[in-house]
Amino acid sequence: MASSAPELTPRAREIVDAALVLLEEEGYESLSMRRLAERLGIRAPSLYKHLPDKQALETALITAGFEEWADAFDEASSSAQPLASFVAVYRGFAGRHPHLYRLMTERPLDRDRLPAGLEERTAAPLVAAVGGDPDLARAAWAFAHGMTILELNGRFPEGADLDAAWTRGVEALFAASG
Amino acid sequence: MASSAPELTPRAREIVDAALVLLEEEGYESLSMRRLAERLGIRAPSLYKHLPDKQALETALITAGFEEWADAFDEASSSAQPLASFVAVYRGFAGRHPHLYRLMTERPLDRDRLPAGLEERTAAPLVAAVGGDPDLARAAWAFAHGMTILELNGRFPEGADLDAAWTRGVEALFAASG
DNA sequence: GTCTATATCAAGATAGAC
DNA sequence: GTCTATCTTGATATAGAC
Repeated sequence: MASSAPELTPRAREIVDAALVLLEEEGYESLSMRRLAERLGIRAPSLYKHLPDKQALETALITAGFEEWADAFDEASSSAQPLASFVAVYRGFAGRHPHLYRLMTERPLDRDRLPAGLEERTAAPLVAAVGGDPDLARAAWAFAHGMTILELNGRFPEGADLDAAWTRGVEALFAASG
Repeated sequence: MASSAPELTPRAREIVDAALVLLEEEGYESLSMRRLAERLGIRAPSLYKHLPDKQALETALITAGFEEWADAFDEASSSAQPLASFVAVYRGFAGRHPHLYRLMTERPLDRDRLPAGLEERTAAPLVAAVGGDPDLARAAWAFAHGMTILELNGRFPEGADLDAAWTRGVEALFAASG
């Protein structure tokens, strides 16, 4: 059972907000306690008065990302074409927050540190969008994540028509869910 | 145009072989010049007499992985069910070499350091397996990579039936390629 | 082909003063 | 809430002797 994340003090929230900006502007490699403190105009050791360690900082960032996901996916699921909408929202999030997207997906999810039920709330709209089949939902998630991360990693060739690839995948998965 | 990789001396080959064992046994975080030297019973600076830097080491590992891929995918493409065979080979490779798989896919591909034509040779069998449509081939690759890396990252829930998810995805993509 | 010694850098984190 | 000073660790890489 997932326990809920510890509450953040107002100052801790400011720190996490600054961390998100730092992450998105300079990437994960630049997300160090030193660099973060620098952005805030303080010294690194001061951060530890507000957050216990770096892991807590990352957990807070990941949690914020999941909360945005959950809300956006929920909205997509009430569209006339929920699978296509889900995919559009998914792709859009990664485009706006590429480094947060990586942080959220490139490592094991530490479920005990996420608010209880958040992961399930995030996953539910996609399951609904493919007609309730959890196996097909996992296949669809894999497709969406694969397209997203391969693009972020610069793995598709120069002239590849990624819009077309996204469309072909959605068509195939939609047909399978019909 | 991709230039061919520099030839490796016999001693450099031994070092790369040891690096592959180290990578697979202990993961990328443990793949340091120090740890590698330790495995070989020498000191880290000695490695630099055989390989110019760490990047050359990683390039050699990635190249070896691509060569194994190219051969295995080529074999799969002569199966009666080329898409299913491709996917089985793909999944099997990642299962046997999870850390090499990560190294090969989680960062931009430095095409100038790979042997000329190797990437294309690797990609061709999948394009053929989906009937020649490069967009569908990219969707299929994204699906396969997504399933693979989400599993390696421990992102699917405990009881998830991954065989079923793989099958559902292959069915959908196969139907789209028919 | 390998060694020792070293340069350089940067990371996370703690102690204790103010 | 922030500071200075410091500990500890570990990374890539080079110089030059043997």
